[in-house]
Amino acid sequence: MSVLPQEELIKKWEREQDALKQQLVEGDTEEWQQTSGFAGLERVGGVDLSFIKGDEVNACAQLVVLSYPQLELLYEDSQMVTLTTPYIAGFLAFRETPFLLEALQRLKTKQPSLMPQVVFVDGNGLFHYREFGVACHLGVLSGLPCVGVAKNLLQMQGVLRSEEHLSQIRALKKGGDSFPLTVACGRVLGKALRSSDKSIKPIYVSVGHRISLDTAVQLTHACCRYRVPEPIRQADMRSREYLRKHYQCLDTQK
DNA sequence: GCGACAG
DNA sequence: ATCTTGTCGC
Repeated sequence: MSVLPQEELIKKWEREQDALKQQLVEGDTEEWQQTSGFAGLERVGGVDLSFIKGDEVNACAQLVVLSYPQLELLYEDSQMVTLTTPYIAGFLAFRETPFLLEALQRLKTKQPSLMPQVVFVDGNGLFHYREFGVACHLGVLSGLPCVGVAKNLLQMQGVLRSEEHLSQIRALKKGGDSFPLTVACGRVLGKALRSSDKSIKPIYVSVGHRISLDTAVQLTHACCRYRVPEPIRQADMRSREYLRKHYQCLDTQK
C-alpha cells in the first residue's frame, strides 16, 4: 500500500469532489416532494458513526429507517468498522461515506422494501467549502435523496459566527423559523433552522442530493421531535448504545 | 504567524 | 467525535 503525503492526499480528494459534483442534482426529483404534506413519503433514513473515546479508528456505523410521519423505527443496522482516513475539515466524506454505503448495501440485500426515500446525514451538504459536503457525497454515490444537517456552523467566507449571525439566531422566534446562509459570492448554500420551539441553538440544513433547499428545510422541521432530526438522533443514540454494550468492558480496564 | 477547523 | 452527574424547569 502506498501512502501519499497529506498534501497530495488532499489534492486527490479535491479532484474527486469536483468529479462527483458533476453528478449532483440540486432540485426536487420525487413525487412526494411536490405535495403539501409530503404525501407518498413513508420511509426516512438516518446515518451516523460513533467512536470509543480515545480510539480514532474503531467506530460503529449506524443506519436507521423510520416511518413517516410517525417516525417509528422500521429497521436498524449497527456495524463495527475500521476507519482508514483521518478527519480533516472539508473531507469528512472520505472518512465516513464508505461505511454508510456498505450499510445501505446490506439493507438492499436483506430488506429492499425498507430502502429509505430520503436520508438525513450528520454533516453538511452544499454548505461546504467546495459545495460538496458529506451529504452530497453520500447522495451521489447512493443515488438517494439526501439532506445535510450540521449541529455546528462551518464558518466560510461570508458566513461567520459574528454578532450579526447571533442576532439572526435571536430573531428566530419559533420552531420552523429559518434564515439563509449566503456565502460571499451571493449564493444561498443552506439555512439555519430553529428546529423546535424549545431549542434556541439552530441546526444548519443544506441540500445533499435530489431535493431543493426549501423542501429540505420543511422536511427537516417535520422530522424534529427534539433539536436534532429524529433519524439522525436515533442513529446517534443507537450507535452509542451499541458501543456501550459491546466495548464498555474494554474501556473500563484501561 | 494566527485563528479556524462539519464529524 | 469524546470527556460526564446532577440539576433546573416544563
